[in-house]
Amino acid sequence: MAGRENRETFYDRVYALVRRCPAGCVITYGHVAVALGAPMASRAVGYALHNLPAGSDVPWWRVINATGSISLKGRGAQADLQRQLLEGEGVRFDTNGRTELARYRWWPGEANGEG
DNA sequence: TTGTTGACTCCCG
DNA sequence: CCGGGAGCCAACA
Repeated sequence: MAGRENRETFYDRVYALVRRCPAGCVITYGHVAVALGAPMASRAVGYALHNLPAGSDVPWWRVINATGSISLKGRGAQADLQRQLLEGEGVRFDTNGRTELARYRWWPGEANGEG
């Protein structure tokens, strides 16, 4: 069975990783890219979430930029939605609209039984 | 096949 | 701390 169709696109990889992100935790585009083996593909990560279809079980709102802020600022209600969702998970935001990355930052290795 | 775009990130002033 | 510029990757037309 030569499955040449098994080649998953970068998108699926991002979704799969973000999906592993537990509630109350967040991850930056850069970390997602690194986890996928492309520390410099942070842009592609954002692009993947941009194409994220509706109805997906992917917690895209747990993905934020390296500054710990929401990049969707000015994109639409999505930014406000993400913040509400995160707050609903227990994530707190600073007066500047930033979160404590060192506190909520999540890593896929943690779910591997390394902690 | 090439060219453009994007929910990014780092460096400099 | 804030603003501007450059570089990387992947998907789409």
